[in-house]
Amino acid sequence: MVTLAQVAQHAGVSPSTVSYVISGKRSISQDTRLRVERSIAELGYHPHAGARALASNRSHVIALVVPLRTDMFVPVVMEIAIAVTTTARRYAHDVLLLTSEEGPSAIKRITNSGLADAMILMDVELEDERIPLLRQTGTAAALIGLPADPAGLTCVDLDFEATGRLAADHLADLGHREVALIGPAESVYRRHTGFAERTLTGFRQQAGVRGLRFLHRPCGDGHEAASGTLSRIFEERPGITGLVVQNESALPHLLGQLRQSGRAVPEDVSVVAICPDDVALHSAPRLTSVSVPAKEMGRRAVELVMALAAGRPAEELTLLTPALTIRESSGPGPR
Amino acid sequence: MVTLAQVAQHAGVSPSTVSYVISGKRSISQDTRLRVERSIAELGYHPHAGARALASNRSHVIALVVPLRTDMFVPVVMEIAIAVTTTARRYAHDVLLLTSEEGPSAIKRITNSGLADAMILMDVELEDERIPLLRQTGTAAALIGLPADPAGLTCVDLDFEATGRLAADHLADLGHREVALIGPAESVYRRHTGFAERTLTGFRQQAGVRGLRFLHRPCGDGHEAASGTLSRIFEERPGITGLVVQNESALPHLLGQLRQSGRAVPEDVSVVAICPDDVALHSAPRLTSVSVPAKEMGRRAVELVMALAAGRPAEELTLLTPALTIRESSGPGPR
DNA sequence: ACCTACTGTCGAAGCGCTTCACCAATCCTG
DNA sequence: CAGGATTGGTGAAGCGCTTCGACAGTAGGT
Repeated sequence: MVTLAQVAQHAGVSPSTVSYVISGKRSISQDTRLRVERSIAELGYHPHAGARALASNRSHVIALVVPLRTDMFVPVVMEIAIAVTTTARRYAHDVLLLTSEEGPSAIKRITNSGLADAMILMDVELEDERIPLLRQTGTAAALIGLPADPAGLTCVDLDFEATGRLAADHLADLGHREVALIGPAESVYRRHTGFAERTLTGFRQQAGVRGLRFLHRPCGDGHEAASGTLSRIFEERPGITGLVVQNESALPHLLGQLRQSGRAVPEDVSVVAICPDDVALHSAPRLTSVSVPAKEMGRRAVELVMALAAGRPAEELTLLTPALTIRESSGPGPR
Repeated sequence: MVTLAQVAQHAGVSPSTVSYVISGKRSISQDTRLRVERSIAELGYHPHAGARALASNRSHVIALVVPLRTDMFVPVVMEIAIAVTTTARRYAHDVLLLTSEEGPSAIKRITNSGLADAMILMDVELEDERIPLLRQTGTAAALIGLPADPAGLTCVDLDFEATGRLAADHLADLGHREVALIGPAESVYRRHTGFAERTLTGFRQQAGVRGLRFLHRPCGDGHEAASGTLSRIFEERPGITGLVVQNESALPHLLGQLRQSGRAVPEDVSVVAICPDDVALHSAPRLTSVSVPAKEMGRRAVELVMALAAGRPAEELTLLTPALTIRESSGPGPR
């Protein structure tokens, strides 16, 4: 293993100089910097992470807590996780993967052991038991998702209320009068995971403003749940011509079921999905959708948390503005 | 921050004693052990990861390299990742998440910096450029997937050849005579990611043995690709009554298309999927499937890598035996 | 009874790095 | 051109832990 001392010797300078070249915390003459850098490359030197963490009290690691429960759409979780690690690398940081299985104690363990400088939490619940701990330990942390009381925390999320409003507006604009919101599984609402409820709130509000008659139904995963939900909706409200779907895994089943039951999209029913773009693009017809900006959320979370870890202040609430892309699944309403 | 020295003082012993209590590397009297353990709990002590890594040369971290390219089914990747982290925790280890973006240099960086004691690589290609590095540095590593030459490496994978044979056998047993294998996107075959080719090999072999006439077609993601592939298959071979599908994301579209084109499953066409169980269960009809044991793979990889890191020898090749579960999508063939 | 062996504990060295205090040389600035 | 800044470099302390060797004290074998 190559050590800093060896690099120093090879470059003919003192260890501290090498350290300063690497960290950039002091000005170093062009000349010696080059010499040191050449030695580093030549010897293939990489600083020992543990030693560095011990001496500097910073590990250059961000902990990412991913949900175990899979009522968040798994590909979105993965996309965020990947965005987090690639962004972290741009800050010369690595990512430690934790699951919510370990619970709140994981937070204590990580902060106390100095394993990570900062944390990013996904799958935040409205009354998340980890939040008091975060507040009290003053850990540099960003939440992806919104708890009930985000004061003093740093949160990133899509503005789901605006998303709901946007979807309602789009259907209203097209002339639809009766619409339905198909959400995630009921368990998600019961666990108060925020995003589902916020979409509903925004949707309900704007539906009111625009005079839309509307229905809201949760929908489980799988084909059966999807087709059951769908037929019950049309049974109850045969006049429905607009559907907003916030449930990625039900989407293909829902579309298949519509096709099979003889309702053409968009001629008979318009569909607006809340999903990642690639899901919208891989459906038939291609879906008008409000995209879930997973990459952006991951990236922002890292940026915020890096600011916090560096002692800089960070925006408390980052609500990403939703964007609706009109594709082939939505068209003019009745008449 | 609580240090080992503080624990020692609190318990009235020397620091080294505390260390030995924690590591169990020397025998400690019942009496002092209890006293120390109580102090640890009382002070909420967690060893400083960096200091420990520096002194002991072991970081208690496993690096997990996940694919960036998403031609592996994302939920499977995620499930493996989660299985890896939960299993790692049982060995008191944490998991560092890397993406294949950084390429082979990541391996050097991690091993040289002592950030991780071992690595688990997913998305291994037949001629993976990281493998020489692994061999040469002697890194404790496990591969999930099979390279062209696994000699001297530690690999875990589903036995895809057996999987192909199993699927062929099942259809043959049911009396089908003409069948098709619908695989992942063509790009996957071109990149030689092993698993697709191995399934094909096993399927072809057993189809030969059982006298099945068969066709093989890759299939892209999305509805269009799926329905296109399907109609071309039936155009070319109208007599086909059995389908093996190794493409999770095409599955719902394929099934929808079959339904729509008036082919009943399993009355007209039998479908055998190679996919995780929950995908099979969430389809309609529930699919006869060979399950991809993601959890098991993650778990095994950790166990193997922990053995290697501890200097114990490890199985070079772990091929998990596939299991076919008969559900509702496969039935008797023609006649 | 003596020597050996083992058990339980301690002290201290040292892992590889960062950073503080210090120094020498150069640079302005009035 | 004196005096204070500024720049570029060094030496050494010390971060919190593990681990080696030492050392009492007790046990076991003969």
